[in-house]
Amino acid sequence: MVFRSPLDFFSASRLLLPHFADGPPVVSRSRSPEDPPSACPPVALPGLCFSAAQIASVCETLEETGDIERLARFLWSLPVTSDGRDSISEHESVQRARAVVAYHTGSFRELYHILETHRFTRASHGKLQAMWLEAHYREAEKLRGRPLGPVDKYRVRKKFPLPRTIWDGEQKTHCFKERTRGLLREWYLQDPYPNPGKKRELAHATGLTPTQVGNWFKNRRQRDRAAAAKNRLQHHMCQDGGRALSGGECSPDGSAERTDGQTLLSVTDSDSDLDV
DNA sequence: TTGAATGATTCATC
DNA sequence: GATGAATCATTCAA
Repeated sequence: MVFRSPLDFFSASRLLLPHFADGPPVVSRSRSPEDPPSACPPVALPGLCFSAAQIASVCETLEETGDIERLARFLWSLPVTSDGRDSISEHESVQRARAVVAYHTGSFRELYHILETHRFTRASHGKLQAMWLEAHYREAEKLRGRPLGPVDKYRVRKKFPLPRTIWDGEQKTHCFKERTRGLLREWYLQDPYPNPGKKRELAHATGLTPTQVGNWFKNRRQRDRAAAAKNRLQHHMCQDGGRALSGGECSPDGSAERTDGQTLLSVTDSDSDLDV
């Protein structure tokens, strides 16, 4: 039988080697650290040897198929060196596979160690970041004995920031820059319903996408309407029940005041004219 | 821990 | 496809 790749061998090994399917093979694990490093490390079966690239390929394939159990057994079958720094262990696909197995088996300490001590390429970042966060979420949930809410997860993320090995350091901005928001406000005052051409123009001026500009205008209109409605409600309450109120939620003109002194319609003072 | 601000998303309507 | 309404998710200040 000819194995063109370790995967061929691995698939066949399920038929040929019953022990392989039942548990980690001991043949390669039992190698002594004093053994001379082999240029072509044997994998599972003495006499067969595959390159690090081939082994990485198997890891990738098994990871893609989602067969974590087989992936774990395959990793177990790999030879080990005393310091773990060999061409196989150093391969990103192997490290990622080890991380995946650690995650699925709940070995979070091991997962964190792998992620913190190996630099991964950008292509792996998404998956590894998700595992890092999910593992910390699960630990926090277990600790608190209840499911985490969005704010709880935020706290966990703050407490355990992503290691730079799986993160390029780019900050995702939650709020637009002050200059951007100023421009948006200016344009909104002129026209709260910009046409697609204007949206593109504004997107170009602010560095946002047209969708973001559209979202901003939509949110702004919605929130101004809500503020105007609240304003009207308070105005009526002042007129109807205001006589009974001694102190003042209501300003002389009936408009609601925010604690910072701004009126609720701070963006568009004439907003109620637009919306009513 | 909570409330508020804000950007994004979903869904129904036109 | 654009819009409004409702809601979600993230972030921060108190």
